[in-house]
Amino acid sequence: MRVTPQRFAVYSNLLSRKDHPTAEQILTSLNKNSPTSSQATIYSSLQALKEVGLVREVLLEEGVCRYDANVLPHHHFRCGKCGCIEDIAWEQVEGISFKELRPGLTVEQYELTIHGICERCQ
Amino acid sequence: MRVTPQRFAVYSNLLSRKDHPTAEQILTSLNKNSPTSSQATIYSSLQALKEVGLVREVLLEEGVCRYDANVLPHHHFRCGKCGCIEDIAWEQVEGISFKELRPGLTVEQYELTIHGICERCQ
DNA sequence: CTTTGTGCAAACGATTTGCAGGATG
DNA sequence: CATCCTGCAAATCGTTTGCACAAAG
Repeated sequence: MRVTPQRFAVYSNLLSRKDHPTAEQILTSLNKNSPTSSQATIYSSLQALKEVGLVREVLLEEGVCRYDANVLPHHHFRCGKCGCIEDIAWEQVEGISFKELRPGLTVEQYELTIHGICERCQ
Repeated sequence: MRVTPQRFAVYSNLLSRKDHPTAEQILTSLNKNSPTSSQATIYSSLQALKEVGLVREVLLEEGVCRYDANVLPHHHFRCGKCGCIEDIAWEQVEGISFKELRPGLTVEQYELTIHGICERCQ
């Protein structure tokens, strides 16, 4: 993958925030001060970064796709009120083990989605 | 909620299948023989059924929203090749427990998403 | 000079909405 | 007769695509 200013900007923006932004949030964040990238470029940069394995998609909400530069396995917490998303470290959840998963199913990866209410929304 | 033929049809269609169909799949399935409902009605029926708690949304794929008439807690398996989805019974996964989840976060519900390959795609 | 990336605008697909009947209570 | 539901078409939103040009190897 060629490292272009736009791709670099998208990736470092993702690295600098922990809120799993949508493509559009990244776009407005990058163009806040000076226009750096166009919408189509954000999408294609995200695609490229995803293919290279630097970024992953997070699907926790209807309609939008969020992005995450943390590609290490981890779980997600999502507040049902404000919709905020928080990472839950892998070690914070005790050993999950599958018994009698139908033979024939090969597990590659798994993660927990925790729905609840965050402190601010209590 | 008023029980109308359209809502009944959507719900029983969902009950009769285990593949977590999209709104569009439900629409084409219902209108296969005779036209029973329009697109907008499917969406509003699903909305109504969701609010009443008879149906839940399943977000496992980019772009589309799938629906499930099984509202009991359970996990999901998704095949990365064919995209098929399979329910994993709650008891098939051994006791998950959270240690030291940030105080302030109230957990209401959680579920596991297992990514892998199904038998047909091996 | 060939390949790859960018920007713009148009296209697309899933979902929602506005509105005019219809059916229900 | 007031409310809720349906169907149609148009609108909206997130994402993708086609194309011309610029940049990189």
